[in-house]
Amino acid sequence: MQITRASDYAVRVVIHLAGLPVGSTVRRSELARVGDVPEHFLSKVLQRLVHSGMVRSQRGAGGGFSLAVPAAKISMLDVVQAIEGPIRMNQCLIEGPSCERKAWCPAHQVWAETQDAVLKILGAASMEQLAAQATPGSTFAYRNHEKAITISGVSGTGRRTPG
Amino acid sequence: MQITRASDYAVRVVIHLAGLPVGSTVRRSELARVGDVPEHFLSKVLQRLVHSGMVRSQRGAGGGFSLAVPAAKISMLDVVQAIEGPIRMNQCLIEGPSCERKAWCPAHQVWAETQDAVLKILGAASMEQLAAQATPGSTFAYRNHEKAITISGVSGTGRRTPG
DNA sequence: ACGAATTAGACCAACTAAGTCCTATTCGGT
DNA sequence: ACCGAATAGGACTTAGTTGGTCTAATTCGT
Repeated sequence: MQITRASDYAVRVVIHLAGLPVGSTVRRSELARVGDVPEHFLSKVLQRLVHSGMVRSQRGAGGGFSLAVPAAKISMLDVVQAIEGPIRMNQCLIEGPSCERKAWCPAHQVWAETQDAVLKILGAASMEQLAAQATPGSTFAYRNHEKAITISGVSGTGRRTPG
Repeated sequence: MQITRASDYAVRVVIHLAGLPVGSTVRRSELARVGDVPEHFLSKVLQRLVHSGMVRSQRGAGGGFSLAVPAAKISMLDVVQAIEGPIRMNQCLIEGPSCERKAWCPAHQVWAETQDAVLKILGAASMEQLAAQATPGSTFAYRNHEKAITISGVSGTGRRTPG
């Protein structure tokens, strides 16, 4: 009953991209740094985002990743589902004749209600909106700067901060 | 991002107990049948419910399980958390200084909002209320009866229906 | 006191999540 | 056109969780 690490990372990264001028390309190492994500692990996360079509990748020297879709068109739900597939609160909520109890089981509708709430909230949070919340008051930009100064020699080989 | 099988089973079983006259004791095999749960697996589920204090167990011949608390006092959230521990939508939502981003990360508050919604919906669904929804119109009672008749010789050794 | 009924809990296999490392591709400079 | 550095892509590894089974301990009725 928890979002995977990959989903969390994906959201961070996409928000960062959404806060940049449209068309900006950012390389993996940079995304890993600002998102506080293990760099190699980020490969897998970005791959899925590319496959989903919301992110575009550019290989070679000077390459990197950029949004393939306007930030306003991407919701947190889109990002999570790009990583994890469709969100199902319980096994009985998959489409089709999955659970013969669903017609009468009183718990079924509570599961459904819970799932709907999650979908609604996540679906309403657009990347554009989130990026706007992040940038104004010395947030992403400031943090990046701070990091670039304070962590110069440490190089993040150790265990990352969870969350 | 899905409730575990054990939680689903636990909810089914507690609803069943909640629909019976107070103090009724039901043995594991019976609970497994009406809940459509693998019987041996149900042991572990019931154990946790007993440890949490909401269910009481009685060993030996004529023993079984009964509610230790009024059904109205037990919510679906209580049951789920008895099985899985506290619900955390994301790692950054655990109490204390878990994630240094939480102060400024725009996604954090969306995760929090989502989790609150889940807690609220699950917390509002009481076992008494759910049991009442189940019993009136030939639901649990009917199903049980139906099963007792139609499945007499089959004995549920095969794979159970998911959900 | 004995034995059947029943729960308690250790045990195991399979799957998934998380992370690491190596390989293939691409671009820019020469 | 070619070389080498930079970059994404994806196979591989490890650790932990989930779902399930089996045996041991306990209790009650006779």
